[in-house]
Amino acid sequence: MGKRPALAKSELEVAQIVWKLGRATVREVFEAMPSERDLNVKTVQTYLRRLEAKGYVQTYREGRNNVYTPLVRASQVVRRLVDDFVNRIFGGQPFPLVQQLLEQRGLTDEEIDRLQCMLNRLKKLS
Amino acid sequence: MGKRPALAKSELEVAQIVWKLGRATVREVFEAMPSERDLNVKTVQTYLRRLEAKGYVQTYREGRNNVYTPLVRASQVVRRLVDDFVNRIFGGQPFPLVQQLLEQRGLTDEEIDRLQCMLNRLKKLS
DNA sequence: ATTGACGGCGTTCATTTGAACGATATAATG
DNA sequence: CATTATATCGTTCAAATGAACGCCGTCAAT
Repeated sequence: MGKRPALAKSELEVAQIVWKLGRATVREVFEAMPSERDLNVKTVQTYLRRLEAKGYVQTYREGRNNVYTPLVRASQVVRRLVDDFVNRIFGGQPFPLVQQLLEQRGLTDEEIDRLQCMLNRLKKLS
Repeated sequence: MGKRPALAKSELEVAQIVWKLGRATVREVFEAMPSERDLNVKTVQTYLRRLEAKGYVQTYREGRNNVYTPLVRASQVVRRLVDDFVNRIFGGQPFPLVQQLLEQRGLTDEEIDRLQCMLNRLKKLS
């Protein structure tokens, strides 16, 4: 395991829809794509095939259709992506990224509260 | 402005060194690269040329050498990258990413304190 | 002046990615 | 059954990316 080739951007986009739907045909994925992202259904098909080739999804026949289902959990892939991002952009240090996210992007008051709880808990642990 | 083509991974790697050194020749960049990343100096040169073509660095002659200097601030590029990442992976929501970073990666106690300060300040602002 | 080292420029080349077509198979409809 | 629609598979194709060569010029040491 682990040795799956990385996902290209468009592939990830499509994979995210498969994760969301749980199981889907090409057409279903196609229809679930954001409308501003205006791809041909054949293109979506191509990306699904590539996802399968890379081992991220599985396909089985249902009548004349292919149905795709995830082979890897989203959280797992996302974790890898975050890891890689932090390593590449922030030299492996999560702190500066967190800092930037807090400053730059808006968090609701509720989210701020939840983060404070998390931080308190983290501090107690150490 | 603004419409610079995106940086490829290897290009970013090289750009980071230019930012760190402030100004550097091909060889200097080459020598400043992490040793485990074992690239040919000619390759580094290629990436620097591409960085120039994309408008991220500038070059001027110094004797027989080219000296490269940044044309864009690192913080600016990093901001864009973070933005794009949050959009693509987390649907534009910074919170889940922050959450993941707090859980998964180690923060020192001091960093936790600083984050708590930031959060307090943010809450007061709203 | 000759040689050799290094530097730059133009090029090359394979792979990956983004995007889609056309032919064939198959299912649904009249 | 004939027609039409749709799905799949194999292919294609251009641009981007990762990685490096080779030629040619110049500067420094012999």
